[in-house]
Amino acid sequence: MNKPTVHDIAREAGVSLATVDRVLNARPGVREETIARVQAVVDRIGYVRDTFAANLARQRLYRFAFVLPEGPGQFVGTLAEALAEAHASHVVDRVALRVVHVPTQDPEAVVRVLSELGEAGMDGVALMTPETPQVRDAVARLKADGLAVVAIASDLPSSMRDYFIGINNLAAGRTAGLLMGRFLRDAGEVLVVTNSMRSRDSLERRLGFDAVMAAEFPEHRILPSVESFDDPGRMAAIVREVMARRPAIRGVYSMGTGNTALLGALRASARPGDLVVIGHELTPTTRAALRSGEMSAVIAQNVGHLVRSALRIMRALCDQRPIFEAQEQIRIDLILRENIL
Amino acid sequence: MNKPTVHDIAREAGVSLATVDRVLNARPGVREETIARVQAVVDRIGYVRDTFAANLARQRLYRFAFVLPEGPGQFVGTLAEALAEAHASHVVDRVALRVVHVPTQDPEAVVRVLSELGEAGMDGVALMTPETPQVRDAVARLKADGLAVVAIASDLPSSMRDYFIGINNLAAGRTAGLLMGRFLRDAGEVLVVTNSMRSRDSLERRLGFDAVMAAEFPEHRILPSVESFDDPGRMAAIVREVMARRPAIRGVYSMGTGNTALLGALRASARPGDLVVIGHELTPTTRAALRSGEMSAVIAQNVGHLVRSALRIMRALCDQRPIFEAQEQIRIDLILRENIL
DNA sequence: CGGGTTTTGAGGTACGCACCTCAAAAATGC
DNA sequence: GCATTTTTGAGGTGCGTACCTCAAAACCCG
Repeated sequence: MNKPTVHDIAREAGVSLATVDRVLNARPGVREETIARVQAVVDRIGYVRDTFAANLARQRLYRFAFVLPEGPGQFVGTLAEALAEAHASHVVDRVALRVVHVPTQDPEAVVRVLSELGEAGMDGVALMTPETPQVRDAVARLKADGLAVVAIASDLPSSMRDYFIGINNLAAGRTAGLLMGRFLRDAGEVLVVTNSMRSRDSLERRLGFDAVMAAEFPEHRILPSVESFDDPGRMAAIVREVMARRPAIRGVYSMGTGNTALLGALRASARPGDLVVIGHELTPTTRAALRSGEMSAVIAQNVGHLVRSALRIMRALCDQRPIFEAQEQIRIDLILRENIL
Repeated sequence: MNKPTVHDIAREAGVSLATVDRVLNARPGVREETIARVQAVVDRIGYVRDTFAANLARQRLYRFAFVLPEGPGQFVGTLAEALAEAHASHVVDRVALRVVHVPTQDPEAVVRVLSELGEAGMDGVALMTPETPQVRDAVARLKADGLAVVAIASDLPSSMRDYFIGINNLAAGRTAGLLMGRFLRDAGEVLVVTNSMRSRDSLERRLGFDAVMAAEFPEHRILPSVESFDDPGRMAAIVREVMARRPAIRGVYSMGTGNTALLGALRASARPGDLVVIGHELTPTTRAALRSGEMSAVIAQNVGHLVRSALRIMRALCDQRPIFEAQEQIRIDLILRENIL
């Protein structure tokens, strides 16, 4: 038996192709009773729309935009690369991509970009921005206009977005805690740094990290989070100062970006040889640091998967198709020197 | 400007649609000169085949078979599940799947199955079997018949298969070594067990493990590999005996399957509370052991990715399309209690 | 130059679906 | 029962490609 087509439905249900079409595409002018009959046949024979043919026929072009933070962040850079690659290699077809960089610290600018996108007739938007009231409203407007809105890497409140694509940051923080605890040899202090505690991912990571450290490795003292506010100079200065003042520091957990500045400062400090440094995201910097032994572990999310998942999910949302959750789960990748790839 | 189509190529190149078609699909009967001209236009206007339309038109049905070891192995079970799931959810369309279980210890039986598949008109075969001379010949015959042949999880010599889908087992062993070294507190002995050293994956893992342990953690003594030969009873007996005889054992590295028996034996032994147990593959058993703390880490490969990758690659091979390597890289997943998912 | 071979053109059909039109049939209101 | 509205049927076209046939044109060789 071959794959059932609309013709099979029509025959089995004793209706015409036109009626089947009306039902399948939710066009008006069909009696409830008939709709039910057709639906029953669809379910019975297991008809599934041939997306190839459907997309071909309806000349569908998906217009998606990615809104990413601007600035020199390496993670965003790898993300943009992955996007370009996925696009160029036709992993996804019939997609018109637009990548917009916004100054995330300026909510008004973000809002401006988002409304522009809404008016530009986009079908979906993937965004990686901190949550602010202004952004919240802009996103609500996009959703009201029927756009698919997904959050990548850092979650937005669930009321705002259709889907979150990224790792569970609480679990990521817990993993960091577990690794830190097992890697540390002697009791001591652990420094925690991030670029900003305002972004949801850092918050959640800290929560998970603290929970595991407190419950299982209470012999270590976890210091309050140090914030760099996206300023490498500030990061370097603070780290250098803290390292000098606190000789008991045995571990460093870097929850956000800014690892280049952090590592530079550590290198300049009289750091103990067995300092355990754990950070996030695989970038040229962290990759090199793993190789050299300056970092012990990196907790990452595969940006390629992130991007492809975002594209698949936006398409599914546009087509009102169900999302195949298992494929979209983004794993918490644990990278040590030996499995960098 | 819209997406260029074959018509655009024909017009620009001053040839007919038929000729464009011949060039694009590598059909014979076109002069070198004309081929070059058409290709030039293709490159210039950036034509890319519309896969929707192409698949629709060529009514392609890919017939793929997965040859997996039979028996109660949990890893194979999760693989089969992932296969069923990928198939059911139309992640891949136009694919007729066939899963065959073979007694891998009987090369003749494997050969029989493989020749059957060759005659059944398959387009591709993915196999997870140990390498034996008989299998080698059978695979060569399949390839001669034009089938795509890929190895999953455990590699075959490159002369035999078109592609290997799985993790780099040498790197996996190194990762295990690194983790083992960092997790162990006091110097002691490390027990290494597997179901069979005849399969290439165990061999490679042992190599990597030893290299890292010797180079970086020489204070520990790595014992020779213990083999269970796929017999849970044997595994349990040996482990119980070794554990009783060698109180200095502080770590266990399980390179293959048979973790259920291993863990059972460890439970029955007077194992030290801080025994570091590292194994492979995420199964119900290892998952539970991670949760309970009986295992410290699991090195895994995402079976979902494995399966989808195998399907994509077999399709690409059948279509003589290039393989998008970056997407097909199977990461070495490091699973601790906190990132099980 | 003729006869043969190779290369090219023109055109068609099919794939499964979306979307359209127009007329026929059925249900509904009065 | 008749007029009106709603529902249905029959049919067509197009999406971009694959694949086929047959004839015409271009090329080659001696």
